[in-house]
Amino acid sequence: MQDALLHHINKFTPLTEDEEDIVLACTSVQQLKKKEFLLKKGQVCTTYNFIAGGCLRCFSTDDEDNETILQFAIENWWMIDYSSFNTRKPTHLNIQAVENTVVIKIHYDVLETLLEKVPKLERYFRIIAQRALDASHRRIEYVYTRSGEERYRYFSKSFPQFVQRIPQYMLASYLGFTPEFLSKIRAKKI
Amino acid sequence: MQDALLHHINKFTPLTEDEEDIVLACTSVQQLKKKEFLLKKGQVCTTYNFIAGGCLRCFSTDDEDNETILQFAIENWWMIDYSSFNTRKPTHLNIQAVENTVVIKIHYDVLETLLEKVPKLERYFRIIAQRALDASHRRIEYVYTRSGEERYRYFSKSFPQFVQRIPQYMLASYLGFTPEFLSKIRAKKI
DNA sequence: TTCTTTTCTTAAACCAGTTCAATTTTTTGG
DNA sequence: CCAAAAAATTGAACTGGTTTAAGAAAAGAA
Repeated sequence: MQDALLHHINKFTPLTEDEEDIVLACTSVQQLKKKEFLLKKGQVCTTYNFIAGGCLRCFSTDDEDNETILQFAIENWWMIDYSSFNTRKPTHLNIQAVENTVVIKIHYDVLETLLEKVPKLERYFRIIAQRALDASHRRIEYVYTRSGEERYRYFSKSFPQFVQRIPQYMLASYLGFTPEFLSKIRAKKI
Repeated sequence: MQDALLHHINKFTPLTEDEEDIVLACTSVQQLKKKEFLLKKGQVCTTYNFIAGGCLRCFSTDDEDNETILQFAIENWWMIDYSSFNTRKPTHLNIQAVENTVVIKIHYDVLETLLEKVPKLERYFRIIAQRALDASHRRIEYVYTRSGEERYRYFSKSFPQFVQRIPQYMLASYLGFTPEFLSKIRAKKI
C-alpha cells in the first residue's frame, strides 16, 4: 500500500532497500471516506500526509461557516499544515476528503528520527517543498493578473480530468469566486 | 560580508568552521543600487539569492508593461525563481532592488557540489522552503478571505516599519489593488 | 423506484474596486 | 538650490463579480 510513496521518493532520491524499510516502518495508512475529515479546525496537525489515491481539499471557514478552498491534493501530492505541525498549535484549517481517499502519514513523533536515519529525505522534502512553493507563487500570480473567467478557462483546459472529479462550487471557491458566477461563465459558452 | 548568511544558516543547522568555509567558497556578493535589476524577464535565474541588506521586489509585467508585484524580500530572506533555476529556461519575472541592496548568491554550477559537501544544507533549504510555502499559503488565504481595505490595514499594522520603506504604489500592487484605491482607503482615515 | 439532500442555474439589485484624466506633492539628480 | 521626474491624490463614470432568493436538476440513500 505504501508503494506509491516509495515510488514517489525514489523518483527524486533513490533509496536502498534498507532505507525503504525504515520509511515503511515510520508510516501508517489511513483510508478516508468521502467527506471524512483528516484535520479539523482546532486540532493540531500531527502528520505529514501523502495522498496515495483520491483527493483532499484544505479550506478555512469564516464566522458564518463560509468555506474558502485553499488547496486540493490528489495522488502523489503532500498535504500538510506546516504552521500547525511546527508550532504544535491548533490549526484554523480543515482537511477533508473530496472522494474516498488513501493517505500515507508520517507522524510528528517519528519524523525527526526518520530524517536522521534516512538523511536523503531532507533532500526529498526540500525538493517537494520547493516545487510546492513554486506552484503557490504561480497561483498568486494567476489570481493577481487574470480575471475570474480567465482563471476558469485556463484551469479547465489544463486539468479537464480533475474538473470532472470535483463539484463546481468547490472549483469556484478554489478559483476565488462564487458558484453563481461560475454558472454565468459556463452559460456563456463552454 | 557573508556573515549574515552564515548566521542565518546557523540558526537552523549549526555548521562547523570547515563547513562555513565551504559555504563561503561557494558564495559571491553583489551590491545592487536602487532600481538595479538582479534578474530580468527573458534571462535564466542562475543563482539562489540571499538578501544580506536592503530590499528586492519580484514582479511580472503584462503586454502593456503593467507591473504586478508578487513578492518582496528583505534582510535574511531568499529570493529565487525556482522554476527558471531548475528548468534552466528564461524567466518571465523580474527581480529589482527597491533600495540599495546586498545580495549573497549561490550559483547553479556550485549548488549541487555544495550540497554534497555540506549535506546539512539540504535540511536548511528544506526548512526555508517550507516556511516560505507556509507564508505563501497564508497570503493566498488572506487574498481570498479579506477585502482590499482589510488587507491594507492588516499589513500596515503588522509591518509598519516596512511600509515606510516602499512607495505606496508598490504596496498597492503587492496587496492586489490599484494605487488610486489605496489613496481612497488612506483618505478615509489613517 | 421514490424521497431527500446536494448541486447547479437564473435574474435583478447591488457594491468593491477599476479606469481615466487632471492636479498636487514629494523625491531625485545635477 | 532648482528643474524634472516620480509618486500620490481626487473625482466621476464604469464594470467584474457578489448577494439574495427561488427554482431546476442531479446524485445518494433506502
